[in-house]
Amino acid sequence: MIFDPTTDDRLDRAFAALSDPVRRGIIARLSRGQATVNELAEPFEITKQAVSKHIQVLEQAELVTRTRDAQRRPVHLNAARLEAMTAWIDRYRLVHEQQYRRLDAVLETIDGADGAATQGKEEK
Amino acid sequence: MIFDPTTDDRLDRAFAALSDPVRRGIIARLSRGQATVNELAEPFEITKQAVSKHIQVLEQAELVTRTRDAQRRPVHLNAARLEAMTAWIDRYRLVHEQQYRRLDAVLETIDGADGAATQGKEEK
DNA sequence: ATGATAGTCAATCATATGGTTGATAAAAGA
DNA sequence: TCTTTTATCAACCATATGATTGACTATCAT
Repeated sequence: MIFDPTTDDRLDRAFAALSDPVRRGIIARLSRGQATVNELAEPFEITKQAVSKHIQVLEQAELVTRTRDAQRRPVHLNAARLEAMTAWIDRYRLVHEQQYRRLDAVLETIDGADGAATQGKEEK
Repeated sequence: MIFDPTTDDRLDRAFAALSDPVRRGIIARLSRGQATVNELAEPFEITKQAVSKHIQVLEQAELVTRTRDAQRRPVHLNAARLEAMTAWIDRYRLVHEQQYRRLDAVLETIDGADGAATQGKEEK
């Protein structure tokens, strides 16, 4: 064990939060500006209570924050957490891409050798 | 209802897949090149069967693919799906950012007004 | 004070998820 | 053939998740 940011509870929650279409819909809506629970619930066919729960999930994932406005509880997007997610993904996308370049380079070096090179399994 | 890519079953699975630290560990490992189930299971304290299930989850999310090599079933990263995830996130990050710029522009137009403008909430 | 508006809390339910153990399949090695 | 290696299948269990209904709290409007 003892990994890198791979073992990060906050990422667990962030990714889990975005695995639901309702919550992604909420995030999409909030990207255009804050909204109340009622406003967020309107496009969906589920109860307001269910949407309220979804918002709590997003809040625990720190993807959104809430303020007060009389009886309203406007919800705001926290873009910093979205950024943390892409940072994680891009990190490994980049490693993978570089790994490919490295393989390409190797194949290019061999070059003149037998054509069987393309099927090769590269060692770690 | 009837949203954009927000209602995409493949995204559901992709985000759900990355919500588990074991599966993120597997992705991290695969970014450095293909690996067998045993190799992938080695760093974790859970059974090989459990890891096998995790790989199936990643496979259904299309984040990895599998080939054959005798009794081995090497697992490979599918970076295209990672890219689809960042594409979704970045789309709304961008909208949100532009929304901010728009707000900034408005505040700048008002300008001469009270200096309270700077109190707006800055991210990260 | 009364009532409407906005939202949460609590109990409940069905299904999904992550893990286990034990049995089995498939290919390689002897 | 018999054994080892690699991996999956099957049954099972505990907990988490998404949704519902009904009751409740808090704030605003008259």
